[in-house]
Order: sequence, then C-alpha cells, then structure tokens
Amino acid sequence: MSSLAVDSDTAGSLPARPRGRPREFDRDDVLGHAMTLFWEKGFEASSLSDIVEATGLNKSSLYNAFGSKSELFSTALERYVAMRTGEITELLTTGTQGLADIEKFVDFMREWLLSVDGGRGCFAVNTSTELGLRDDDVTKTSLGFRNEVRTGLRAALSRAEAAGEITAGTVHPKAEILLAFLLALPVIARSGGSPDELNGQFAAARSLLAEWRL
Amino acid sequence: MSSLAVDSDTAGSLPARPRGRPREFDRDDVLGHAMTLFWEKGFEASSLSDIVEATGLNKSSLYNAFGSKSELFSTALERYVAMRTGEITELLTTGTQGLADIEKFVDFMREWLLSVDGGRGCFAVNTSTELGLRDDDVTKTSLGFRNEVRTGLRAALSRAEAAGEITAGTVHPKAEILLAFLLALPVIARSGGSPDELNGQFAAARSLLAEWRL
DNA sequence: CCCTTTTTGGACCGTTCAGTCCAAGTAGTC
DNA sequence: GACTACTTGGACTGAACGGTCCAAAAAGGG
Repeated sequence: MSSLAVDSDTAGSLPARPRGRPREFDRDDVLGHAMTLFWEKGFEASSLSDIVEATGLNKSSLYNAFGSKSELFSTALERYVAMRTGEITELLTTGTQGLADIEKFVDFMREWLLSVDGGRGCFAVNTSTELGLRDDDVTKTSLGFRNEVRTGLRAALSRAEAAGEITAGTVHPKAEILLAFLLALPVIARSGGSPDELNGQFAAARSLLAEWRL
Repeated sequence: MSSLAVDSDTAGSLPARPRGRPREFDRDDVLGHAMTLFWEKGFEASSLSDIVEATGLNKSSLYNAFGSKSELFSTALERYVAMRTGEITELLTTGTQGLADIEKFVDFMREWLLSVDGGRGCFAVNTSTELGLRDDDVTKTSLGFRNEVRTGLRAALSRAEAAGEITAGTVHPKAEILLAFLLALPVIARSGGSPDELNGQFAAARSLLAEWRL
C-alpha cells in the first residue's frame, strides 16, 4: 500500500511536502514496533513508557501522530489484521486448488507457530480474549477477521467440492472445524505449548484433511 | 469439599477454633467472587479496588488471607481449574460410554457457552493468552488443565475404540481435534460470537462425531 | 527575513496503582 | 481481667499510570 506516486524528487513538482517541521520518524515503522509490543504484552500490560521505549518516539509525537494509547492499539491491530488477511486471501480465496490450498495453508501456520515468534500467538485472538468483553471497536475488528478466515476456508473448500475432492454439501461444517483449529493453535503456542504438542495438533489436522479426501 | 467434621457445636470439643478474632468472611465465598472478577476482566484490568468491591473485604483482610493480587489470582485460577477438571473427569474419564459421553460433553459445553455468562469464555484460556508469555506459574496451571482435558478425551475415545464405534488407531488425532474445538469455542464466545456462530460450531462438531461413528 | 505551520523534548498534571502500617476490635486462655 | 492471637478498617505511601502543555526547533511561503 502507501506510496503510489512519490518516489523520485525530480518527478514534476507535487509530492507537496507539508508546511511545518517534517516528522523525524516513519509512521509505518513506528506502527510496526507498537504492533509487536501490543502483540507481545497485550493492551493493559503495555504502558506508555513501554511504547515510548519500543518506538523511540516521545509522548508528544505519539499523541500527535496516533491520538491516544487505545487509538494506537486499534490502529496496530488493524494493521495486523490487514497483514494476515492479505496472506489468507492469497492462499485460500484466490488459490487455484482445493484441498491442496488448505494443506498449504496449514503448513504455513505450522511454520509460523513453530518459529521463534510463533510463541506470541495471534494478536487478534489475544486481543479477543483480553478486550472482547469491553471494547466494541476491537470486538468488531476481531469478528471481521474471523469472518475473513471463514470466507477463505469456505472458498477453498468450495473449490474442493467442485473438484469432487470432498463430499458434496459439507463445506460449511468443515470450514468451522478448520476455523476452530486456527483459533486454538495460537492459544496453545502462546501458553507453553511445546513443539511436540503443536506437532500433535498439526498431525491431527493433516489426518483430518486426509480423511476428507474422497 | 470443605466441611467434613465441623457441623454441630455439640460434636465433642475439637473443631479447635483458633485463638484470635475470628474472620468475618467465608474464604471460599470470597475466592468465588474474586474468581468471577478475574474471569470477567483478566488480571491486569482488575484493580485492587475492583477486588475490594467485588469481595466486600478490605485490603488488609485480603492481603492477610491471600497474600497479594497475583497470589489471589493464582488461587482463583486453581479453583477454576479444579472445578472444571471435576466436571470433565466425571463426564469423560469416568464415563461408561464412548462417543455418547463425548456427545454429552459437547452438549454440556453448548449449554454453558450459550448461557448468560458463557460470554466470559474460559478463565483458563483467557489467562493463557493474557499471561502465558510472562507467568510461568500460570502457564503451568493452564498447561495442566489442557492435559487434563486431553486425557479425558482420550479416555472416552479409547472406550469408543474398544466398543468398535470408531476406527481403531485414531484416538490420538481425534482427541487433538476435539481439544482444538474446546479451546476455540470460548474464544469465540468471549469475542462477540453470536448464538448463530456458536451453533454453527456445535453443528460442525456434531457432524464430525457422526462421521466418526462406524 | 519574517510569518505560519508542524514536530519535538521534556516538564508537569491529577489519578490510580499495588501494597504497608497501625490502632482498635474481638475472640480464647490463664 | 489481664494476656495473647488474630482480624479489621482506614489512613497512608511511593511509584507508575495515561495524558497535557508549552517553548524550542525546523521546515515552506510571502
């Protein structure tokens, strides 16, 4: 996203640098650092001084650029969801195969969750359980994300159905089962789940997909 | 639990009331209220004044009886886990049927999660995602709980296997799949999941169990 | 070269945080 | 009825919280 027109300085006249003193930071970088912090520690446990430290900005600049702690959090979460939605759409919605796309997706999850920072779990899931009961804004975002995943899974399963790979008429329940997997795995990863435990889950997912194949 | 011997005043001599001024509260009641609060709001967002309000005790009594905010939290979580483990053991481990026990268990979860306070989700799951990365004590508790559930599921599935209800040799992966369900559902319930969405999940679970039946 | 606009650093704000302290209260024991 | 053992209420503490304010800095526009 972002830069469409602005790349060279010589390109005509009009990136139109704004009036006052220029920012000394890159908004997107800062947002990335904030995202990582919130992802790691959650909303409540991340203090403003943590944020200042993580981003390198001072409070004034933060409030000037993002409004408040909770607005920064929302923005960071939206960024995360956009990122993940992109990956998911690419693999599931715009994929060209059926079950194979889902297998690829599960492998992708496996690689992620067994990696160094897989232990952080899923930012959206973490946020759901931390703020789901209190913050409507955040609840909407995580609900939207869940539906995005659901849509992707149904799309891939529909392709599988059309290709005769799975029993006709079972797209919806199968999507729900896979969705449950995708919600549960990051929880396990974040709460002391060993590689063994995670691999057990992935093995189960794989055998499930194998069973579905006609 | 609790009262085994102490009921009548005339019963001999020896409930042995301790020396000083007697407590004015029931420890278990207080713990129950604290549990509900932490379950609802999590650790960080529950302030000491919230706890004071929820329990009716003042700080001195709280610190005297439970030590600190985090010790109180741990104790409350352990209580929750013990409670849930009891239910699970009764339904799954010491059950007498196979798949039928699991169906009963899923129905039990459904009733719970669709009820008024099902929206709080699972205290253990919430805690896993909030504190899993930071608090070893809590991580151990939630890991133990997960293994308890896993053990119960395997026991019931083993009975099903022995009765010829499911394909032999598939106990372990099937247990993992069910476990993923049980972790995911409370997350959905806590984060804006509608009854429709939850029922979709339960329908999927039911159809999955039906497919397994030989 | 002044004027306007914006960002930056840091001092500052009132509030709330978890936790401590202690005098007063209340019981059993001798 | 003194003495010991424990609980209770509330005042108190220092630190941390999220957030505000403002003067200095740094750019473009006239």
